[in-house]
Amino acid sequence: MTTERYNPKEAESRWQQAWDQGETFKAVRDENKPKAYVLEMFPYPSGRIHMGHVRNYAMGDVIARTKKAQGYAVLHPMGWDAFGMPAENAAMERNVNPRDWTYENIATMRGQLKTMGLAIDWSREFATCDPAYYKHEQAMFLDFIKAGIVDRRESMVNWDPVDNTVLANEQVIDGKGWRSGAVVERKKLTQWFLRITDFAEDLLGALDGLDGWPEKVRIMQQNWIGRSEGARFSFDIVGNSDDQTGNQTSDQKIEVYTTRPDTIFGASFCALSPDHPLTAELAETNRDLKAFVEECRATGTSEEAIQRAEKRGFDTGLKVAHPFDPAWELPVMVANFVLMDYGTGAIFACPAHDQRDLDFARKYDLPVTPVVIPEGESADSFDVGDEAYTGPGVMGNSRFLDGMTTDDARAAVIDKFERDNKGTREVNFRLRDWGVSRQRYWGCPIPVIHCNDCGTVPVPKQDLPVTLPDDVSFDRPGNPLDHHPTWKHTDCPTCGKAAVRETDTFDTFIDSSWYFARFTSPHADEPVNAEDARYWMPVDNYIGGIEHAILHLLYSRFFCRAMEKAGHFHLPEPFKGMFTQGMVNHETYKAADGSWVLPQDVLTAEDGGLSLADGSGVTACGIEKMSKSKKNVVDPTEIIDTYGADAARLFVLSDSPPDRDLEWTDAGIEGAFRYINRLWRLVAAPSHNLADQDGDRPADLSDAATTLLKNLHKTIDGVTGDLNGFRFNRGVARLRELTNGYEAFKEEEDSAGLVRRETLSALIRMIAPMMPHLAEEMWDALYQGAAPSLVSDAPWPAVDPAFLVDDTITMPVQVNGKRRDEVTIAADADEDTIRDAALAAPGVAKQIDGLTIRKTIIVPGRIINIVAN
RNA sequence: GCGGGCGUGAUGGAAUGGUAGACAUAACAGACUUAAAAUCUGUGGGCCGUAUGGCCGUGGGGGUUCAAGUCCCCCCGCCCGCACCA
Repeated sequence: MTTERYNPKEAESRWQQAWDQGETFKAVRDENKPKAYVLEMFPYPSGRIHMGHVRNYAMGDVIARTKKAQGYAVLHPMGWDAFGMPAENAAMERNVNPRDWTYENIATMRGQLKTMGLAIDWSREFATCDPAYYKHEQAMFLDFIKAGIVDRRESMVNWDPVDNTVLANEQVIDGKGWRSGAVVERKKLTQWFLRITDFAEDLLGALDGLDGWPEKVRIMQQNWIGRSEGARFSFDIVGNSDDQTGNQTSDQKIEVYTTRPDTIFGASFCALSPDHPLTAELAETNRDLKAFVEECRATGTSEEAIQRAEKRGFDTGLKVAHPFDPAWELPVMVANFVLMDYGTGAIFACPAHDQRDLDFARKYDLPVTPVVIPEGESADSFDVGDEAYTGPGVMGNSRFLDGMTTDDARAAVIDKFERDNKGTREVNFRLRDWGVSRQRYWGCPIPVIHCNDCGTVPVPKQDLPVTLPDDVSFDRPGNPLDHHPTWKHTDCPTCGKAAVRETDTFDTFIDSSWYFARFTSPHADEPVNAEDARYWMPVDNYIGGIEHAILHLLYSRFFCRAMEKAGHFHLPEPFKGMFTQGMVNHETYKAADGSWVLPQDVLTAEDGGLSLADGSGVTACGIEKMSKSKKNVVDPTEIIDTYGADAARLFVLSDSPPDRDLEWTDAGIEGAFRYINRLWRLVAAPSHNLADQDGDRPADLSDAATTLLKNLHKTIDGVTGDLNGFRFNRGVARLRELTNGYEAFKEEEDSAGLVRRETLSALIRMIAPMMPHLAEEMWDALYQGAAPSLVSDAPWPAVDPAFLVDDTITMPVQVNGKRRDEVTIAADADEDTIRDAALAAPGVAKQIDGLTIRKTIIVPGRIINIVAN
């Protein structure tokens, strides 16, 4: 034994080696054990790990280690989400090869993660940019084509005319490309799509069964899928054959979708999307309309831009007839707020009951007729002013609907449409098909070949993978695959003639939509080995940031369904349990000139004033998410170097509830480090040699020993629940309470050593998921080097129920709801005894003197309340 | 606009409708020390009181209940997501 201060640096690397050599965390299928698949969202290899990673992986590690101790076969793997734009940006900025850059980053970050001492089966590691991985992704895509899950079609995209690439919505800032600054255009492009909307109903319905997910995430997905019930029907175009107006069109009618068929008699006009085919047709002969459409497209597609855009329209001059009254003509407008890719791209507007329609109608002086009359109003006098009425009511001004409720009217209109063969009931989803083409180099090549004669031909499976060329240059804009001298030129697999490869690559969200399944059989010759998947899937605890609540999780859910449909494996849902962790924040400061200042450079004067070393003033700017630009990042490597991995892990686990944001503080990490040393002293102190304190507990324990053992077993009971329930901060608090109790135990009688030994042994096993290195070191010290196993292989401590119950309990006594005293009484005392004791308590007696007792409430084991007046 | 969450000491945070503030951080006082660090002990919501104790107190207002931080209604503030989806 030693009284030296704990040396995390030396101890941590020693135990990490021991785990490595013993293959302690190798995941092994064992049909005799329950399984636990613990997964944190795998990282993008950006270069270095950050505190968010530390928090994420520390949480997963606690779960993985706890489950292992509790007898589960545990799968806890790690890999790399390695395709993506930053590698190309690095290539452009620093003239490095994206592949080299990526694998160098992976090497660095793997090294950093290993210093955290995570219980990971590293033999399963892979990167999504490994051809051995994306080979299977390509094969699956071919299976998806066969299964009818893939489409190739035109769609509107955000196009950056300088970088010659499609931009995602989030890459469009104020209508400009985030990189080039060029005004983004809306452009039609032929793209590959995965038909996720085919699964919309199921993806929505199955959310109900995901009770291991945060409610928030389920609601977000529900809103994202956005199911709506309504009607699709047509307006006939009036005077279509009359070419005096110059409005002759090839279509005879305009098809619209609405969720409010009940408001059909409040119709004021129809509106087409600027991208509607009919709009395009009319624009050919109408220069003003053409100019209007172009203006709309220039507005950009970012949500913000669209929202700020004022409602604007263009009267086409075309008229349509009301479906229930051929004599009633309505104007056809083109309106910038009508979306082409929702419903039919055309609407009928009822301004009285839709705010957008109302804004538009007021601007262009179109009629506003209320047809839904709220309670207490009359059809003649009800006026909507500038605020549309969207609530329920009774129909008015609506001919055969008059007097019906909105719900009845809705059904009546659809029924009539269906009887008259004019329209149908229809369910629509806000969810769009998933466009997966990206005009980028650093992604998985889409395995198809374009042949002039045969069209689009899949690459034969035996020719997979289609790998990326290494010799690429980024000195001109656009996709390097497209201007590579040889790569895209190949022969058609069908006819043998010269053909070209698809030069688009997959959206990187595809890579992350099935990696969790690949982890179950990372070396298999097929995407996923069915037996392994059956055993390990679904992921029991999936942990990551809320920012992936929609896309990644929805795509992964879709992929499982698509893989099943394509004949891969049966798995309804990929993630049984889901946990979203909070961010890591840190204080920020600005200098007098407005530039950000490193927090460690800020000096605090005695009067609380802030300054830099040169005396210039500094302003505190609040607690913000760690980011390089705000200069408030804390490097995990430095922290681990100084305090050790265990202290870093303990701090990120103990300082805040895991789903809330964590504020990084120097005081906090120092406090964690102090606790680690305090724990170490429990075994390092020479006063108690516990190595040979083995054997049965004596029957007659002292009061102090009983108190300690009660503390211990209640702690085991509580901590077990806390860790499984992601209440890490509460679990740590309990362990500190137990530590306090242990230190307060001063007895020296014979049995004290046994009690100490029992307590410490359990305490060490309970801290092990959070502070694994320290736990191994303490375990080793407790057994003086002769431990029967690593603590990482030791079983979770068992609760002795005998110590969970108390013989006597202390209950507070309230008088009229206010605590006045407490009574200590036998746990099994009957109500009369409890009542008598409560009334006799001095603090109570004083209060009820002279009052009449009206009622006594006794909650067994909890509280006594005496109602008196 | 729609949806969700949060609001508790100086600070992070505890609290199946049942003793509000566990556990920690900062601070203060004391012990040890030549001194400091480390460590240990104590104080630690506000007000009144030497004290036993009393009153008030979980963003504000109302309600349900023997009992409300917790449940219900209204309001205020902050945070997050979605956002012209007809």
